[in-house]
Amino acid sequence: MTEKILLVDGHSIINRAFYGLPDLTNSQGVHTGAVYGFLNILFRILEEEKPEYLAVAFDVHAPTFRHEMFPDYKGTRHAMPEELREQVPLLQEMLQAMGIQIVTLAGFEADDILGTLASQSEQSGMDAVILSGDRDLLQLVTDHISIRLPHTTRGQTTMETFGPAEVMEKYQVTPAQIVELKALMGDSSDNIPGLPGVGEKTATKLIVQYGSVENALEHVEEIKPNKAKEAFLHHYDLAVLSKKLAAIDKNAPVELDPAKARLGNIFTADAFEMCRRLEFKNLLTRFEREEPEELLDYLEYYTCTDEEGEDLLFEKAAEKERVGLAVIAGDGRILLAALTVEAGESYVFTPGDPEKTDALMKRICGLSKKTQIAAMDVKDLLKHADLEPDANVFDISVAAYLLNPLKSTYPYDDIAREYAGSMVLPSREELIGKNSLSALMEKEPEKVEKYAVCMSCAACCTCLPLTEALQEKGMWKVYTDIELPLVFTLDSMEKTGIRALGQELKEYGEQLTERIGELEQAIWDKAGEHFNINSPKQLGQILFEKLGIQGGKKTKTGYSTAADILEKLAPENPIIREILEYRQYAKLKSTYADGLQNEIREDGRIHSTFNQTITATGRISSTEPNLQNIPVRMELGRLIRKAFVPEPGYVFVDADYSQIELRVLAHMSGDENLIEAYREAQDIHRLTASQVFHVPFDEVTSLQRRNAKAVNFGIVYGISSFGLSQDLSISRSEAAEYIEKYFQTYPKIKEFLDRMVREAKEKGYSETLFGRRRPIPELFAGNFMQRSFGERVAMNAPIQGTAADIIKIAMNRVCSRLREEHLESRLVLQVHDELLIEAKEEEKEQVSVILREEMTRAADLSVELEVDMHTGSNWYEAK
DNA sequence: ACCCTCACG
DNA sequence: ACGTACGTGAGGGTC
Repeated sequence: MTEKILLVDGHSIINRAFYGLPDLTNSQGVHTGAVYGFLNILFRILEEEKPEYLAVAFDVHAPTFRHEMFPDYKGTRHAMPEELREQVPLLQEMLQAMGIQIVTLAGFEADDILGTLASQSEQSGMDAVILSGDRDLLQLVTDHISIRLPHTTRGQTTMETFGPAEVMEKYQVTPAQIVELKALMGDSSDNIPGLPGVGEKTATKLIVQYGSVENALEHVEEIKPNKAKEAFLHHYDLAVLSKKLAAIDKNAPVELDPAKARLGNIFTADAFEMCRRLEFKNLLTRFEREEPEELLDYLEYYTCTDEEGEDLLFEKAAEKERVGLAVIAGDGRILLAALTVEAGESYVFTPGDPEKTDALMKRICGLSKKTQIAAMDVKDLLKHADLEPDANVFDISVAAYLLNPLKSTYPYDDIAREYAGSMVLPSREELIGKNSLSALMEKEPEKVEKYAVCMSCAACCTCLPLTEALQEKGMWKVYTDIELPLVFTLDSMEKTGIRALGQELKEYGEQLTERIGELEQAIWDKAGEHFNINSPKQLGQILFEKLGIQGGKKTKTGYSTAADILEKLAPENPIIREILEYRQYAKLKSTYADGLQNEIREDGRIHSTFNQTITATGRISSTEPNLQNIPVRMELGRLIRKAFVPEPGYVFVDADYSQIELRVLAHMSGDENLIEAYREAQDIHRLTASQVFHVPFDEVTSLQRRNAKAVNFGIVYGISSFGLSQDLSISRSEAAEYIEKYFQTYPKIKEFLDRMVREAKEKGYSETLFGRRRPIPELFAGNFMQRSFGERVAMNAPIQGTAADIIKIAMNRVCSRLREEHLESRLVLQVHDELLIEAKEEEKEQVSVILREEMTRAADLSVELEVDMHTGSNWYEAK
């Protein structure tokens, strides 16, 4: 049996672990997530590969021979945020504790160490497996050397295996020729130059054809894309240099010491101690001295049955600073509740009849006057307990969201592992699976009890660490002043809902159906056959194959039939107009006319859910149904808003911020020109056009205004000439000119955007005016597209996020004033820069004043926050 | 489950 | 050369 050595690219794998996993911190505030992730990946591959030898290579922070050859060389590990950097020594200490060999070598990169050791192992008759996240290592692959690349999707890590066949299949060249590819195409993440004008496509073609850079030069006259030929003739030296830079040195001055690399028992006492210190409690189970009993202690609970016991418990709870609470409801009633006074001491209530349920909830509300009540989801709790907005509560999910808004969900087990010293809890999936809670309550109530205890326990134990983390990161004010009050505001909006007229929607839908039928027939006639117009696949085939319309492929799966593509083909092809119209009608019918009818409840109102923990920027989102995307831009769609009406005796008062994001930009950048523009102008886009194109304000053409408007939007999105050119259907160079002129006019905006990117790269996240953070891991990606995306995000997130902060503040204030002034009017919707109030007739004037006041003074910026207001007897009129 | 398309800010 | 504007959610089709 051939022996096997596993060679690990230390920096590359810890990088992967850092960006693929949440940023864990232990109770001492030490960042540990990347170490934890690294160890998990390591254990996984050890189980899969079962090697006899193991060594981990690290880069040392020193210039390498490549820097001597080429001073601009960046190497692969240039950017590393502090939270990651400090984990490297921690990982090395852990590996040492496990008796694993660490190899470093000044003047060389880890790649060279790995290449050298792999090659030596191969010569001594061993198989080598290299674990790395770096595709450059693929050049090392042979029959006895394979590469494993970890790949994380949705939290699940899989490891792709590359042998010679896989490399050939994926890159069409042999492993050894990977270097040739890189010599031609370069590598922007290393700053390896490559040939100008030659990318992956051309490089692959040339290497497949000629085998090597040198041989390609010999046949230079035959080289086809003329650009590549020219590049070869004039910049051949660049390719030669790049090849040297890209080639991994297999003869580095390092030697494999089989005695040191031989894999012994890695679960040593030292490693155990270190896992304990870093609080990797679920890794401890891998050691022989595992303590599963102790680990599950904190889920112990008592069942509260008699009133006496309940009295005692609430007395005890009242003495605590904080308790955890979970309420489980199903079929509209409370099934059970769990209260945790401290880890390992929880109580479960199964109140049964409504009276007892009511009494229990009253007690809980009473408790919240003094003791802090922590719950995974306070808005959900409010659906069952009548807590006042000044109650002492803590929302675990909202806190976890603020600390990392990039996750899609915030399950209690993840939060407990992250913030309660690696507390390990069974997941909802493990306990409940796909059962409904009320069904499981009948069959196996213990499981539901345990589930509730898990949540109350997690809430109880993570409350303080989350508080400290928020304070440490300067987000405590965002949490207490904005997000926590917002929980109550959103709850009230959800409970109120918005009245909608089913009959109106039905009639609207019927009109659409009629027109859809006509269009469908017309399209089929022109196509010469019946087909499903809603199917992009069938539609693409009909248009671009059967009818032979020139348009071309765009998507991965086939032809693009998106509106902006079809729009360009419409002038010559009447069928396209009809398809676009059909699409529009079909959308209105299915999503709005039919979709909204189904959402109207018994009370004649639609109760959307406003989610506070979804977006990366701090905006809220609306689901089931989404009431933040009701049509408005096209008249036909806009008519749907006539079905949204206030109840009799009420009117709608609608208020929206005028260009809030541009005003935020003016303030944050401090650009006097833009600030001044806002002080004078009624029409900012016209003024922008006038200044950018150097024409008098009154002589700005509508085209100039339109262009200026698009640039203003583009700036907010993180401008790129390509994006702007797409939007305006102009050439890229024209778009670049507009941007250039814009920056000349507003120089501080350019400085501001540059600063946002620079600071985000230094810190790893961007920040709003109020301190809300958005991590941007893409900024550190090797891939150009991903990195560019990160840069645009770094420009956009502070602006979009600050605007989101501002309207949230306004919502809270509007809501509390309506309450404090004992008005019956109520906030019903928020659409990012717009608030809609269902106002009692008699309160209309007062409500308008409140809305304007609170929205305007929500933030004190160097430009006014202007608000446009309208009233009406339906949403259409009030807009 | 994933893609495409399209509605909104 | 890379094949994009930023942030969302829903419906229909396809595999």
